[in-house]
Amino acid sequence: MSHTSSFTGPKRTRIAPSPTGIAHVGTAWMSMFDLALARQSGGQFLIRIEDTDRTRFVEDAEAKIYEAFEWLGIEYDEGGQKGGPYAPYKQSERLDVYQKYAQELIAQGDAYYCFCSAERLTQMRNDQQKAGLLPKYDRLCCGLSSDDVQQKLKANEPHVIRLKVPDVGVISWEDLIRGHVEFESSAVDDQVLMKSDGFPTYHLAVVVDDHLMKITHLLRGEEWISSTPKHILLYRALGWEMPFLAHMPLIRNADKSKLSKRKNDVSILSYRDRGYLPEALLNFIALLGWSHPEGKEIFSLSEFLDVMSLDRIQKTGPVFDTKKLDWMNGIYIRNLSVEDLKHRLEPFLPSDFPRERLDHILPLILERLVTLKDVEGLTSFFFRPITVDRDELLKKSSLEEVESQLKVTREVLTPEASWQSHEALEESIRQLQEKNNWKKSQYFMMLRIAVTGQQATPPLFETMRVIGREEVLKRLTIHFH
RNA sequence: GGCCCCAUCGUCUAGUGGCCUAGGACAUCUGGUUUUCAUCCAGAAGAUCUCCAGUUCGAAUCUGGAUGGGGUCACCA
Repeated sequence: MSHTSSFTGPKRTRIAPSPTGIAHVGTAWMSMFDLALARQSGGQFLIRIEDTDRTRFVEDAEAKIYEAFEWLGIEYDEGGQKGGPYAPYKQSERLDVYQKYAQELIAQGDAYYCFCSAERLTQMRNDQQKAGLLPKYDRLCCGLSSDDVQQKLKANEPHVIRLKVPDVGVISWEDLIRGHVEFESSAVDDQVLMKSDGFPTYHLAVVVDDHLMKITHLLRGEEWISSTPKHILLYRALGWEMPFLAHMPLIRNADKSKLSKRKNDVSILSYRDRGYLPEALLNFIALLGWSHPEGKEIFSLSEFLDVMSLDRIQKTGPVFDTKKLDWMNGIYIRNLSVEDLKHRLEPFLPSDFPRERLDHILPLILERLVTLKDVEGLTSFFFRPITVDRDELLKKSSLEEVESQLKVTREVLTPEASWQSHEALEESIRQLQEKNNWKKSQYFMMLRIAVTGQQATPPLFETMRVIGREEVLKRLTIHFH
C-alpha cells in the first residue's frame, strides 16, 4: 500500500449500514467524515446496505436509514434511489457476485469448503476454551480430499466456505488514524466467507464490494481493527489493491462501553421527533472525536465538509453526552428566521393551537425553546384553560389582600386605557402597584400566577396582551376549585 | 484469558519538546440585566496532563514499563 500523503486523486468513500434496527447516530457521524473526504477531493460518497444477515433483518430499517439521511441533509452520490454505476448497492442483490469470488478463492486454494455442523463447532470451541486455548477452527475440513468434497457437495450437505489463513507471518497496515498496526497471522481464525444459506459474511462482502465499487478510503469503527487482517488477506488473495484504512474511535456510553441503544438514545429519527434541529445534531456529533481547527464550536455542515481533516481526529472514544446538544439546539433555534422557525415548529404544534396568533406568541418563547417540542409546554396557557394553585397564589399574602388586589387590577384594565402596547399596560399596572404600596415581588408574582397558572413565564405584560383583555379579566376573577 | 486499540477539568476538547504556574466549550456555582423564567453579559470553581522510570538544559508532548479503560475472539455486522 502506498503512503497516506501520496494519494491525490478523487476519494471514494462509503457508509455501509445494516438494516437491523434504527438509523444510528454513529452512522450519521461516520458519514460526515466520509462525505468530507469525498467532497474535498471531488470524489463520491455512497451508501451501501449490508443486509447479509437475514436473522437480524428488520423490515422498515432500510427506509428509516434513508429517511434519516434525508432529514439530516447528508447527500450521497450513489446508492438508494439514486443508484449509480456500481449498482446494486444492496448486498442481498449481489449474491452471485460474492459466490463468484468465493469460487475463485477456492480454486486458488485460498479458501475451502467446510461441512462441520454448528454442534461440532460449539463443542470444539468449548473444548478449546477448557484447555485454555483460543477458540479457532481446527481445520478438520481443510484436510478433505477433493473427492470427498465433491461427494458431499453432490449429496447437498450443508456447508460454508472458509478463508485459509496462512499459519505464519505478520499482517500489517498503516492506519490513517492509528498508524502502524500489525497482527500475527497465526492469531487469525479461518473466517467463514460464505454461509450455508448462500449469503456472504460481512468479511467477504465488504472486501468484494469495496473493491468493485472502487472505494479508496475506508472509514469504520475501531471495533473492526481485529478483523482487518482477514480483509487484508482477502485483498491479497484476490490480487486487489488495498484501500486506505482509517479506524475511527468508538463513541461510548457514560460507562465507556461501546455506544448502545440500551444506555443511550442513538436513534437519529428520535432526535428529530424530540425536537432537535438536524443542523444542531450534526454540529454536535461533528465535535465528537474531532475539533474545529480554529476552535469553533458552532459551524455548519458545509463548513465542516470544507475544514475536516483526518489528522484532527482523536484516538480516544468520546462519551456521548447530549448536554451540549441542548445548548446548541437553543442556539440554532434562535438563529432561525421567523418563517423558518414557524415551518419547523408546525409538526410540534398541538391541534388546538391558535396558529393565527403564532406571530405574537413566538417572540415570547423564542429564547426559552431548548427543543422544538418545548413549544406546547411553553404556550399552553395562551390558549388553554389554566389551573391555579391556591397555595402558590397566596404564598406571600392573605386571601383578602389578593382578592382586593385583583379587584382593583380588573378595574384598571379598561379597554381604552392600557391595551395599546405592553408598555402602556405595564405603566398603568405599575402605577397601581405604587399607589397602593403593594410589595412588588408579591403583587407581580401573584398576577403572573393568576394569569398563567405558572411561576415562570415570558414577560407578564406582553403575555397578557397576547392572551387578550377579555380572557385576562376572566382569569383575574379567581374561583378556586 | 489471548490479541489489538487507547489514556489532558464531570463531559466534548486545544496542545506534535520551551509560548503550559495546561487554553476553549458545555454543565455547575456567583454576580449583573429583569416583576418570574429564559436570553445576554461578567466572573468563579474545576485537570498534581493515570502512575513510575528514562531521554533532554527543558516533557502533557519522545522512549520503556506498569496500571486502568475499551474493542475483539460467531454461519452478527
